Amino acid sequence: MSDDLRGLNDLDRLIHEPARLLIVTILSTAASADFLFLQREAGLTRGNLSAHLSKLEEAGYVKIEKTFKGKLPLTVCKLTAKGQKAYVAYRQQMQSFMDKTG
Amino acid sequence: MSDDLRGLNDLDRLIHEPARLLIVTILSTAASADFLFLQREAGLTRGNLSAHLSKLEEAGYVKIEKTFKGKLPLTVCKLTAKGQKAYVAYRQQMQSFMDKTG
DNA sequence: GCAATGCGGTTTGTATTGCAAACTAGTTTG
DNA sequence: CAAACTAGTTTGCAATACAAACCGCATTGC
Repeated sequence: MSDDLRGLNDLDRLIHEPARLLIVTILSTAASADFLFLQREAGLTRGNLSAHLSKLEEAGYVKIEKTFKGKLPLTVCKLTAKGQKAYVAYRQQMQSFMDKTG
Repeated sequence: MSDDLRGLNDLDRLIHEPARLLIVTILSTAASADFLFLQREAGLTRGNLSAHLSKLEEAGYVKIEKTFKGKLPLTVCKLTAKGQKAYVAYRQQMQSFMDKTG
């Protein structure tokens, strides 16, 4: 076993974080999702979700649009092309690891 | 897509950390490995490897034996049964995630 | 009319991390 | 005996992740 597994060390930490992996995964299949949908689906507290979304936005992985639903704020999130690409790359690296060490 | 992906939130963070995932993976196939072998194989600095091993030992995932090779210190590491179990569980969760979102 | 409650989030506080750089203890080399 | 090497450990610090407190606005109870 001298396979080159060191690729693990290059994993995108932003996506590697489970909560964010979850968020990005959901967004990757949903085209767009509002804050509360994400919260329920991911099982995160509002505070946590907010912080993680900010981080993903900062990285340019998601785009966040704030509008209103009637009179209440509504936050809608989308994966950007960059985010999609990073997600695909992450999956590919992780699957490659799983395959090599199966 | 309303699959239950929230399992990700229960991932064992100790193993999820890439450096440690690498270490544990190597140990899982090597039966036993000395410090320098691990360092080379995992591509970690000595400081980092030392810190991660301590953490894994604290958790009872690896057993560390300090002996001598001639007159030089030699640190030998093994995965414990507990560590092996945690590793298998981690892989299973991660693979399950990959499969569900393939 | 106005306190209390609820909604949709954001900010703050804190304890934990992961890493690099400095350090230690002993050994060999010049 | 001084300098350099081996095999690690400890330290310092910036960056996390999470919970809890907070915020502005809207509605409800009285």
